[in-house]
Amino acid sequence: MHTDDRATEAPTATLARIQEVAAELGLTTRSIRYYEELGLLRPAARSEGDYRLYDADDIERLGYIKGLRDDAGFSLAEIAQLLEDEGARTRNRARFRSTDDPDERRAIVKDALIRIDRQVGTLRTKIGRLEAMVAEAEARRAHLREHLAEVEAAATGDPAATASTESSVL
Amino acid sequence: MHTDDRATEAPTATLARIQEVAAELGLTTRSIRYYEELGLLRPAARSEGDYRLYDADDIERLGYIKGLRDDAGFSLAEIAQLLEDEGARTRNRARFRSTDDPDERRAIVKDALIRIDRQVGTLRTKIGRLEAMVAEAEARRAHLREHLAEVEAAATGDPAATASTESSVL
DNA sequence: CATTACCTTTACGTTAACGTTAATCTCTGC
DNA sequence: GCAGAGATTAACGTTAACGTAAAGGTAATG
Repeated sequence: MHTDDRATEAPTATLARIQEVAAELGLTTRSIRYYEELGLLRPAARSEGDYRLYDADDIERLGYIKGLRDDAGFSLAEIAQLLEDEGARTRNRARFRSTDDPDERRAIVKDALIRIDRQVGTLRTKIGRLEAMVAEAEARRAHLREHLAEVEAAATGDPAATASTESSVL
Repeated sequence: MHTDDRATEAPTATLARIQEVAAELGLTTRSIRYYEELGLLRPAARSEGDYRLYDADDIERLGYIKGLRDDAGFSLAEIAQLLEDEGARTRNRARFRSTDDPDERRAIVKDALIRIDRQVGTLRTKIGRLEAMVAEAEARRAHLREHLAEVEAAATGDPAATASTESSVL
């Protein structure tokens, strides 16, 4: 048995301390520790003096969390749920392989399907709402460009009339 | 002159009180009052005894706010910004029409374009992140359905087929 | 070896987005 | 005309997601 699951005994697996990770991802050390407190991630290791040490997987996971939070607008509770579902899937796979009972296997798979469908539904609703907003915005944008063309024609009708025509906002 | 901007002197413009609106939209009265406190909307009118009275437009706007909050995951501050931009556009149109100066008109339109582009960028980033998640989920879903077919064949077909699914891919 | 920068845990402070309660007023039905 | 349901403002309570400060331990450097 070995105590380390991740680094396969590599010489120096490029472990970073919390401040470095925070700076790289645009997070604060407080946030990272808070995420750990919520169970969203555990650092790959601790140094002799109990410093948190993060590996590349940790950093990627933290970036994923930040993306979900900032870009997708999920709450940390929702993110925890998503990550937990990920873990549940892994465990379900183990359960699946550990049984021979067809009914039980069927139940496991169907349960997984239901969860995924529910999750996809939530995401699609969110996407639909956002796309509607984009469509509205782009319609207005097209309208504005039309107007801009008119206005610029008026402004540049006489080349010497108006000041600067630095219009490349297309 | 008339004191009401919205209902064009209709007999009874179907105005609803706060509890009815809240129930219809799945909000609480507290939330609705809070949104008003933040300046997200003002009820169309007040009754004699100062009850808030909402018309169809108000309800639609509230539903829009709820959608942005729940489905799109925007904060109320962001929603306020979006709605304010909407108002700013309306006012800009007025400003646009109220001037003849081509430079001023051009400035107004270009400013509007920049705002819209920025907004669309934010939305698209969000959408991209969500779509990546959907794609992942659907890939897993497809994989699971495949498995389900196998398992169902084992469960409902002949019991002897059970052994054949044991070495499946997962 | 002492300074300095970074880390640790603990704990209290802060803001957003409401929930809840209190005291008071308004409308509706009998 | 009054009981009870529902509305009002005002104020305090709560949870999430951190910020910030205190009281220390640790690692690199002159």
